[in-house]
Amino acid sequence: MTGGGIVASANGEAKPLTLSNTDKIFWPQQGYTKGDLLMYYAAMAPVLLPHLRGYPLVLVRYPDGIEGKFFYQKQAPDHRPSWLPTVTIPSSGSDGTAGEGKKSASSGRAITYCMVNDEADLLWLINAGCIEVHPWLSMAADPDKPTAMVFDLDPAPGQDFRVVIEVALCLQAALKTLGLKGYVKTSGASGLHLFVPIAPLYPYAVVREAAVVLAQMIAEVDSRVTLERHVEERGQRLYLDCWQMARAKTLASVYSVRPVPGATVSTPLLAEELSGENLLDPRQFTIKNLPDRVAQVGDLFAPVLQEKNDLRPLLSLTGAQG
DNA sequence: GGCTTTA
DNA sequence: TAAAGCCAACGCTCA
DNA sequence: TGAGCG
Repeated sequence: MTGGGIVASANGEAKPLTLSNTDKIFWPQQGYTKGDLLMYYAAMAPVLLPHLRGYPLVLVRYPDGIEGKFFYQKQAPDHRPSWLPTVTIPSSGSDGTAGEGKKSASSGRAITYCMVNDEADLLWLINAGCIEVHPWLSMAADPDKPTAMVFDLDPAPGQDFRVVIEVALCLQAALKTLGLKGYVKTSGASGLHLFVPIAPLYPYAVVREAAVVLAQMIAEVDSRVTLERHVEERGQRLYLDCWQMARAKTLASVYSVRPVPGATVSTPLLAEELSGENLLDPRQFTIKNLPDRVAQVGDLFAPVLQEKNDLRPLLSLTGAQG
């Protein structure tokens, strides 16, 4: 793939897009280029775009590849094309935590976030060196109400991936007793993400606190699991992180590429991949094989777009107000 | 990656 | 003219 | 009050 102008079109609107430096090496060990990254995202656009539409995005940009300097970008750059969709959101509101009477005023300036509706939007971000795409957990239209309850299963360095899988299964079983269904994907790095899709009915703090109660129950019965936020205190335990559920916090999106050797991808898993005999290797899913996998198994995260779990049984269990 | 600011 | 800078920052927990 | 966390 070489550079040059292309014109994508959506709804009859022309979106001129010029790709640059497509031969630049982004993954030195594998020799993968920015062009490979662009081709991956272009191939995945049909399944990826529905998961991104309507969400404010935080970009993690590596313009010189995974071994170069990187930076997070929230504010959409001024030189973006005029056709790129954006949303402007005040950077601080309440996160729904009870403590009224305190600050919670709009302390920060508003931030204009990038969004993506179509392939041209997505590829413009990727061409800018954005390897990871981090959507908010709430939509631009309702930025204080998350659309999923999310658990981030983060193993200690060197911890057996089998433990991560067992904790995910345990969580799923606990959710099932509450009538809830969770969907699991690899983080693309060493852990797993478990998504419980919900309607945007509750503020972040309510969903988070419900998740924490559930997570504490897991940690109580499994000594390999901790909710400890301080790294040293965790020891060799798996960190069950519920803290991404807060306004303006993000997680690598489903099908997002990760800036690690091998160009791994956050990949939804089949039930049998979680429970099967042979141990899953989360590094097996990469920009080179994901399009084929999706052609075979489809978008295993598609239900996340449709299902709205009813949190009320969990909320009543935790004593929260619904 | 691309723009602006500084040396 | 070239190099260097800039591009996040929420809100909580524990000490 | 501030350092650490993701």
